[in-house]
Amino acid sequence: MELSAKYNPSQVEDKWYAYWLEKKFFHSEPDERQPYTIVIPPPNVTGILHMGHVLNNTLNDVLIRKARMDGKNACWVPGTDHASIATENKVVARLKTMGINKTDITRDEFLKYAWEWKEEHGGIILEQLRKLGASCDWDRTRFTMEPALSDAVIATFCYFYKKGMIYRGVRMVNWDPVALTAVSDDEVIHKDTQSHFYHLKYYISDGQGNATDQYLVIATTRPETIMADAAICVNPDDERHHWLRGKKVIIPLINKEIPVIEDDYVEMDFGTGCLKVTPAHDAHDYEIGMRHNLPILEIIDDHGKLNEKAQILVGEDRFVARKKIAKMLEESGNLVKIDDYTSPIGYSERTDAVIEPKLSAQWFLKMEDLAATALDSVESGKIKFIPDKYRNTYRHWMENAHDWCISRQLWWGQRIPAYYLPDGQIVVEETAEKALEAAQKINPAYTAADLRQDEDVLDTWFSSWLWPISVFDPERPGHPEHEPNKDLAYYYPTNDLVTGPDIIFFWVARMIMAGNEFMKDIPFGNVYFTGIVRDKIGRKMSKTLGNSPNPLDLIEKYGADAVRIGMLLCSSAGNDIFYDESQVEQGRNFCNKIWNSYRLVQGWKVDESLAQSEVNKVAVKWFENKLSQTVAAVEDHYSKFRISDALMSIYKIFWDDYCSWYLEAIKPAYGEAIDKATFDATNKFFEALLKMVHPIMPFITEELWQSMETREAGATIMFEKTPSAGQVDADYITGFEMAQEAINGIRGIRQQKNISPKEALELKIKGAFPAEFIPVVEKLANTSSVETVADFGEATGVSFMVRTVEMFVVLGGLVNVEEEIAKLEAELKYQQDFLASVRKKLSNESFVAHAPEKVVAIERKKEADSLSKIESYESQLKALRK
RNA sequence: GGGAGCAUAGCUCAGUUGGUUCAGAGCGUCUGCCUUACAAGCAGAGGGUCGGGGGUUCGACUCCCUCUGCUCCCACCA
Repeated sequence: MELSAKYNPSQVEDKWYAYWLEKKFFHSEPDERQPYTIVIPPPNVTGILHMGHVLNNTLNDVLIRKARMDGKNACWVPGTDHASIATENKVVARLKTMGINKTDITRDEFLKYAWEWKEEHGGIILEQLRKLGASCDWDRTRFTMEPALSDAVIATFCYFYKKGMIYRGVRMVNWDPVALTAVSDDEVIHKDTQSHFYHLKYYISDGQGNATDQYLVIATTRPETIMADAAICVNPDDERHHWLRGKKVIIPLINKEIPVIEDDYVEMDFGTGCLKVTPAHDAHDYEIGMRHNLPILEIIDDHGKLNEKAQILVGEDRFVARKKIAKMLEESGNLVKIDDYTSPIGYSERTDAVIEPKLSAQWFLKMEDLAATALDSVESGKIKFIPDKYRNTYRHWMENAHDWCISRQLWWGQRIPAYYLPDGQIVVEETAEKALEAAQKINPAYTAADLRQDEDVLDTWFSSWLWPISVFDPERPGHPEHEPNKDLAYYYPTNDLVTGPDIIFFWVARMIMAGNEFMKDIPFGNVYFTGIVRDKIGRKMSKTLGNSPNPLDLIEKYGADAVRIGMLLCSSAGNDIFYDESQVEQGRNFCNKIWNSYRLVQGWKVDESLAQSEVNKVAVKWFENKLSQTVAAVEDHYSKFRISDALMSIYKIFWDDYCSWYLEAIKPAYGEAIDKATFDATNKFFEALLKMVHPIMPFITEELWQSMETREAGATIMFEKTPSAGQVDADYITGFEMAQEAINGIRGIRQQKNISPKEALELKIKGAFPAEFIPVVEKLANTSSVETVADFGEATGVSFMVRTVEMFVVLGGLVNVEEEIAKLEAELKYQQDFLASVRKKLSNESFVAHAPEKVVAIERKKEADSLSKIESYESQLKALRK
């Protein structure tokens, strides 16, 4: 078969992926083998593939393919996440383009549109993952909102409710005025934001509600909330403000009288030491309000606009109102000054809207016990984090975990199974029928019509945290009495989780909680945290910056294997990835190198009658050893999740050792044949290399493995065993290295003296050069003769050292004696200095007394080697100066 | 404000309990080659006083202190 000079991935990838699918190679069923399980971090159902996914899923695929070749029953469960806020936003946006407002349609109608959207757009990302080569068990694809998994979520809610761990309460929550829902603390991002510090005069009341001449000054960043002030608060120890005790003050513009109170919360040296207390619109003020029984007046509505209770500026957006009220206060003489001020402001992770602290009734899950157990899972080492540093982050969060606000004011998601009865009681049951039964136990007269289900849905993470359990057996969460089914019993706990550190609390921690609660066991053994993919100048990839390439375009252009390499090359665990297309090019080049190395060997003619040459014998034996050595190194790297190091080891043995050294050493002269023994060994090596590369580059390796010889029907490299490391003869490798150094030395001289590689050179060796490797030198350095001598005699040439062996290339008139002398003198000087430093060390009694014998012996060896080199340089100099 | 981490070649990073001629790798750069597997290639070369300072030690890229510069996480000073 004639092969093109370049590897063409597009012809190869779809073919083999279809083959793998058709043969169900990715599918796993429980059997007697050891399981190796990964659950995919479910991407948003409406998401499209970005570089972060590429990184994550490449790593996952490398691990799963490696495990498969190690003989484990590898199962990678794919799926998607319903992502309630993100998806609902998209559906709302789409409805808008259709001229429909969410508020104008019913919940059921909305959900119909949402499911339509999901059917159209959902799962696109899973299709895209196939292009990357992801070997997911597609038969097991799950969706967090599919009926069985939704049931699991509902059951979980009921379980915790009945355990007394879920409660409903009015709390100050983080309100997203764009998404119109509460979000959890973790979904709020604090960003330093430029704003202003408004200093306002509040006049003291005369007791009849009239302002006196006296006033105090408060400092606030939110003047638009003054109408909701319930008090002015000062620190009880602040003597400056003692005169205010028992006084009342008048809120500007609306002339409302409020008391002055005292609370330790107020910092004396911040602002003016007087704090306006607005219990409805600030979390701390709410706490103060609770302590002092202050009335709560809400003047901002769900959309972030002032309502009629504000009395003024009704209907204005909070930020517009801020500017307008500042002007009004200025006109009324209440504005003292405005300072520039930068302070951390909370933004919604999803919509980037400024979070409005808002009182509302929400559902909460108690975290204390769950967090304590989950902390122990990691502290005890049962779960390992890679890199380890994230344990600190994890511990800190777990020790300070707040109760989890699990309700969301959305429609897309699992609806909270709480039913309100006319008498105000609440029943929580998995179904409406059961709820009715429960209600009738309270009052037999109740009918279904009397039950009003809670309008809210559950936080998406409240379903994601069950993922490692629910993908296998959705009946288990919330039902401890339900025996795990066969899948769950076999695949749980999963082995490794690959994810980003940004969701360590959202997801990782909570999966650990759910695992401990429902399985009494951890959900995974190792968590590998990837970095964030950034562009080459360190910016996060984002749509708005337009610096994120479309992975599918890259795959199209360079091939999936190249894209995978490109991601892995720069990805040590936990470090951010600085992506640059040149890395993908490097991956493509590597594919091409592999391809061409195959093309070379495949074109050779084999002559069975030919005896194996010495060079070939040496090369084969050396590469056997080198391969074993590398296999061991690669295994070690994998065991430590050092994937990019594993890749680099493989890359180097393929490119440098196999292509540049081994193949060059055994390559027959043009038109000549190769002996059978070497040819067979070469194919064996190549196959072993393909297997090593396969987890990283699945497509090209399958293509070449299939091309090497006629395989049985249904064969695949996917299930071939990972090469195992044999004994390594380190001395043999060292001997070959000396040959390499000799060859490099001669090539260097050729380069310097501008001598063509075609011109054979005469080489003399003085010292203990291992004779076995001389044929390699002869072939690769192109020597006409190699002679081991006692001294170099009268010949002129250039010498160099290979360790302690002197090499001498005869060059005749090409030598510039002055130059050589200068070079040798420099080397001699260096060596003398080196010897001096070694001797200084050795004459240090303290060193000889304290350092381990081994270290001292090494120093003595250095001394001896150095002496021998000096001697050699001196004799060469002497010869040259003659 | 609290906590964590990082700083090694032009770039991205290794350097595993302090000790081999240990200062490395890949990429990039420079030089010479279109040598019949591959110019997406081959062969060679240069490049860092391991962020600054101090300390411990026979010995420090490695351990301690400090300074500087960056990054991330957490956080209710209005």
